[in-house]
Amino acid sequence: MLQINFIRDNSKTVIDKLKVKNFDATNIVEKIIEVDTKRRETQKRLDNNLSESNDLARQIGQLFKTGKKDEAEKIKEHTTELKKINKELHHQLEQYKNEQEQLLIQLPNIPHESVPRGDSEDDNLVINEVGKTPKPEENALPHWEIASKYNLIDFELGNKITGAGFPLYKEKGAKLQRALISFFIDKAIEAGYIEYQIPLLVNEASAFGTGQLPDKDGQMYHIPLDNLYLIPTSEVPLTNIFRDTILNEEDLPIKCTAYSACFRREAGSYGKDVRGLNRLHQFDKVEIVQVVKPENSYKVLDEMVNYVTELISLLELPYRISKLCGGDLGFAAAMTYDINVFSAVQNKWLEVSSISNFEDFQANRIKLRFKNSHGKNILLHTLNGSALALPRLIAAILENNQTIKGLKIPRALVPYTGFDIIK
RNA sequence: GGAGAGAUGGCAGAGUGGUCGAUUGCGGCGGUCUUGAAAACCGUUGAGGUGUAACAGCCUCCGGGGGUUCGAAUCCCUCUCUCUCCGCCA
Repeated sequence: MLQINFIRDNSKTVIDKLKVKNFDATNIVEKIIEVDTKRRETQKRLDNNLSESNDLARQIGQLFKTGKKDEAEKIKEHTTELKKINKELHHQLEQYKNEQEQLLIQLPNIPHESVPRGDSEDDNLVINEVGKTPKPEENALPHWEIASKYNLIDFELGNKITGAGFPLYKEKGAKLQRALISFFIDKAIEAGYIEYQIPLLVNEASAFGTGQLPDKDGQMYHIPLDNLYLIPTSEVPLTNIFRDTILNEEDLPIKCTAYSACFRREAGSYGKDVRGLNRLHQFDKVEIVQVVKPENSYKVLDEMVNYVTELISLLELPYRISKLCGGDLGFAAAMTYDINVFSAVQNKWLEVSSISNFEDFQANRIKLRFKNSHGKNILLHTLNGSALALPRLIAAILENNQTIKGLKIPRALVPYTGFDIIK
């Protein structure tokens, strides 16, 4: 959520910058400023009246104590009148506040000035491409066929038990998953992230805090009986750890990580994209989150990108970093880098990580601040990134590493799998 | 699922109608003392809004919402959440 003070003082900038996200904010901003003006006027009037009421109540108290009942009664008449007016003002004020809130949550975050214009994925800026994209052998198989050939993943059984998008991993496939999770968590801890095990269901306030609600309602699985949501990413519980918090400057930066299953309805997805492991309703992911002082957030964003690409290098996969254009940027993000790995047989780049700086957009929603040296409470910046999402990584590993002898396991993973080839 | 208790400032924990934004303790910050530290002692110590060049000032906030009253943390209604015991269960 953008800050009202900022919008008030920079309305033109807000409108201009949101154009990069292909968002026309003209009307909303205009309305916000109108409502804000009314809100403040009403607030002032109410405050003045309340101040007067307080004074009078105190006087009445004194008069009663000294036995001057008649005088007290006279003042009472006036306060009764004030009370009526104040009730009305209070009502109005609440209305303006709600109206303002409703408008504010519709505004996406302002993109960083370096974010390129663009409409879709195709306009993203490829920053760097590392590693050779392998040419598959003639009889090379796509990952879903490899998975079944080596008995690693059973999509059919997943269908039977739950439905499409809920694969069942087994034997060395299951072990490979577990190995990747442990590997990622160990690396994160090594890099200074604190490990958490988080709830997989969150309440409405948490889903709202990180921006899933109201924007992405319908993309989350919802349990109406208890009004809880299955998390689409551990970002939600991890970030909400810090909801309504004022941190000390010396606590920063905060770095945390969690492995979790993630649940996404993926409403509207269909066709080729959902084949095999490409797009699932349930998948595993290790997430990293940082809470940092505003002046450091872009430096930290770069660090996180480097951290993630190092992991991919250790898995010996070719990857590509791209900077999202305005049109592809998420609602809450100011800047995002996507990391894709190359999947040889599908001959496709698969997104395995998305690393974003939200600046103070999330922090403003969840009221996450720190006390600076002057004793002022300042909104912090939040960042998060996948490190990493498993299924597409596994797709790439399976497709890129098939040899006549079997499937080669990346060297860095062998200590975790206990085997270096799947035959 | 049944029965009961509770929700107060960073934490603990008082407060049952009149300067209570709130006693006190701990923690934090500043100071005295000390070569330094600890202890002791003294002082200070929430958030939001409005407003200001910045202060000041004013208003709101004792889980959320509503009500009674000139006046509510304190009384009433309602919602949510937490805890304890019993039942069931990994």
